[in-house]
Amino acid sequence: MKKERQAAILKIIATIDVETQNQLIAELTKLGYYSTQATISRDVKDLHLVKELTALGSYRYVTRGKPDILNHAARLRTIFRESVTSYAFAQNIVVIKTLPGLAPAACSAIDTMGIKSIVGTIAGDDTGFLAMHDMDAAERFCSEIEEMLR
Amino acid sequence: MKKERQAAILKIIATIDVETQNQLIAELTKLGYYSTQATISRDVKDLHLVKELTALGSYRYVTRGKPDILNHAARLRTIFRESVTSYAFAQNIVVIKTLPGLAPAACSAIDTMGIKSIVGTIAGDDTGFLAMHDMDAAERFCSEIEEMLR
DNA sequence: ATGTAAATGCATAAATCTTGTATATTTTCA
DNA sequence: TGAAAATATACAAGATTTATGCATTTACAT
Repeated sequence: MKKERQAAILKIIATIDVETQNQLIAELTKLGYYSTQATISRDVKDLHLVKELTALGSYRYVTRGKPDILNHAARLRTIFRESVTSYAFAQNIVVIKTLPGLAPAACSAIDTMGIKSIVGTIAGDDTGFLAMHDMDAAERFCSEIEEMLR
Repeated sequence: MKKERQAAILKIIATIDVETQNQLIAELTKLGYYSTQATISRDVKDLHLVKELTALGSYRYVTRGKPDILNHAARLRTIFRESVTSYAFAQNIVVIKTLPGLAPAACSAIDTMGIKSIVGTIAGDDTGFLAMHDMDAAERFCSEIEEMLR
């Protein structure tokens, strides 16, 4: 049920501008999916939808970036989560371990996230080094990683 | 019977994401193994499988404590899906386009799949070339890609 | 063939996930 | 800023998924 409904939500917001969660409920009802605002709120979270202000001053829910399937950022996040197996930091260096051959992917994903406190990344086969501005930044970024992998 | 079935289970979860024991029963049935949820539950215990939340919000069974290489395949598949944006072939070469910087990841994933008809792969930033044995293989692999991305 | 232990199915208990209701929190906009 | 609208969350109920006790079957050594 959940999977199906969430797929329907993606289709709906790809087709029409949806301003509120209640409107989404209405559209879902037309398709035979009955649910409540609480559920929609959770779906919005699961799907990483964002409510954006249009040029016309109204609002609409969109998948971050493109009106398409999983957007770029979310994809990177997925790739990052799937490739990283562990991480740690020492001084201002964060070290990530990945599945074989995927450190470049993980580092590339990180690069694209545009995180200011990262000075640079370098990837071997299954290990990546992230040079952070300082130890504080390293620690904070490790927390972020923990968050992302959760 | 048990040994064989459990081996099949390992192969299945290494290949595709399995969300529930019932789905596992369905997959086993396709392979000619008939059993019930109770049996699967015991197999899951025997094999020390764990049900984990994936990056995409769904669930899947993975091996834990066992040779991890087995469940890498499913993760690679996910990574492949998320990174590839388009693909095509000409003669015996398959060309895949990916998100920026992720061609190495995609090619690495492909390499690890151990597909016989692939002679080799090379990755730029967002483009990968796969040298296939012949055009037939190229065409067939493109079909497989289509399948994977679906 | 027969006894014994492992394997399995059925029924159901236990655990986990999903959802709705009520309510708190945040956001919008006059 | 404050009221109304919109969204998020705590909690409990409901639904789904998984685990297990018990009876039966199967495999196998004798």
